[in-house]
Amino acid sequence: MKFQAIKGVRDILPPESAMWNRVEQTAREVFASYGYGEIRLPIFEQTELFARSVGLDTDIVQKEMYTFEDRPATLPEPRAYGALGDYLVAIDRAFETGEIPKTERNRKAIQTFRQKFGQFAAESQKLPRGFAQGQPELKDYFALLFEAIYFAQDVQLGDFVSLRPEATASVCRAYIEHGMHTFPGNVKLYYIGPMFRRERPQKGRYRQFYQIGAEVLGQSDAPAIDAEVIEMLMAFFERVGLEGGQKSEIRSQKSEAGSSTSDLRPPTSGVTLYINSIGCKECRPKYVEKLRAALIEHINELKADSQRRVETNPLRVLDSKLPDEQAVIEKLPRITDHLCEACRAHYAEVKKQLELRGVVFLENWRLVRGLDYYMRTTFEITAPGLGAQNAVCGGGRYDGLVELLGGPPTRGIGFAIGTDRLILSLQEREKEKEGGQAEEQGAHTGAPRPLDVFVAWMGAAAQPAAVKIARTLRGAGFSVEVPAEEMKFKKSIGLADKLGARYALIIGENELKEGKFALKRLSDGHQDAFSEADLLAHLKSST
RNA sequence: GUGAGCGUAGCUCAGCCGGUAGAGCAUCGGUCUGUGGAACCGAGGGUCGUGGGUUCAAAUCCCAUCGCUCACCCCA
Repeated sequence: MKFQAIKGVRDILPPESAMWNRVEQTAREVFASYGYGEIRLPIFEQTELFARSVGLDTDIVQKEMYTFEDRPATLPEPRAYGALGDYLVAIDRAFETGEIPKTERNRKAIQTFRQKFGQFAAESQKLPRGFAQGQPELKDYFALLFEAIYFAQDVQLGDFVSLRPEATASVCRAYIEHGMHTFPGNVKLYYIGPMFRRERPQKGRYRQFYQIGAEVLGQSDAPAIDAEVIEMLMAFFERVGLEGGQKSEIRSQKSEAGSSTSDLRPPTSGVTLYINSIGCKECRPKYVEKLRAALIEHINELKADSQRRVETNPLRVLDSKLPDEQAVIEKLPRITDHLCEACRAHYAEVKKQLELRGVVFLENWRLVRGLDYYMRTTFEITAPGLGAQNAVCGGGRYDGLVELLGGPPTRGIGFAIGTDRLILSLQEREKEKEGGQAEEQGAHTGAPRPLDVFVAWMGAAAQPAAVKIARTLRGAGFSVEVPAEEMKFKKSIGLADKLGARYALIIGENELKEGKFALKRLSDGHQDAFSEADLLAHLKSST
């Protein structure tokens, strides 16, 4: 096996891809019913865009993005040492024409490159014919060559671009670029597509993964917007077959656990919605300091990872799953008790609006978002059957992000659904339901595509008739398979069955003679003869 | 980046304390030249992930390496 897919990426084959289409189609329909339009975004952007929105010092930007230099196509490879002279000429010219950035750094690098290369060229003239190992001149000769190469590589040939790790930044960029703040009302957009992260893959976490997301951008931060976004999200999960937990189920858990969320058990089936408010620029920093102080008090009860996070990102300690730390975490101050008046009111109204909409939710004070741009409302949805990565959707409010990216003051809220995980959860659920026997066949036979009619023709004379009727049937909207080569009749019917066709249309000498088609229903073997017109009518009525 | 587990046919796997590679499913052909799912018979398909070592002999033992998987870190 010579070629294989790159680590962390995968193919999605026919029986499964149908499920993907169904899920994505459901999203389109549900989102459209809430007034969202689709935005199709580029798959890569300037690295700077993600760096700014997500934060320069985050892991995401530091090591988890696919980033590369977008150098002009006309430049030769700098690695061809033999052609270093040609390369110098090419770079010189590209710098002059502005094809590569006219930065001070580049000017210097090129200048030094030229100088070192000149020395190298002069030195190489002095070399005796025929190299000999160990000649002292060779050392200097190579040293100059390597210096030249070093400075050649120091030239920044183009902008840095990155495969998108998420789409919110792109949406905001597009919002600004197209002046969408002048659009009437709130701008409601959804997107569907792949994202990229350069991490070790694990269950439900791939290097190319898929998201379905939506964003609302505009002047208003009304709690009803947050609530409607979440309502839509839950409507989507319900339509797709992973309805939220039952109200009674959640209530009983709530009373068991009191106001604490650490003991919460997700409902036995379907998805669970968790919400929280993480405050704003005013109240969150104050809370973080309180939290840090509390953590320092208990520093000895924490493990190494959490101890480190006390410094780097105290909020993350709340995410810890280590059993030993749970008792400490329980006693920590909770952000919902430390919100400023505006945030408290906002959060209360969001909850009220959710109840108004019949959305079942659990409050989780430990639900924090890793990125600075989030504020106030945050939410997350988990699903069963996923392993360690059990969140299928995350989202929150990010007022200020658009402004940070150079746009007008703008409020925003959005979410992203992890399609890979959603599908995984749906598959788990299916397995449970069917006991895992039904799909075995599909997995082996490859792609059972929905096939209405298999045209079993025999004899060269029947082939044209087969082609013709297939075209007619396809035109009428049926899916039709016609063997490209003549087959033994028995094989033909057998293949029709294996492909999962609903009907076999039989065309042989007899049928040609009578000008009719024999239509055989594969499910029970029932067979009838039809003229072309009757055939169409019959097929249409029986679908 | 860190840790653990696993690499044998297209898929799922067996192969004991070393003796020269197997099953089921799938595929293809036949029994069966105008009627499928079944049955029976047969065929193709494997440098046992790769490289090295030990040995008369390695899928099996040892080392290295690559790959996959799960988890940690991180989480968009």
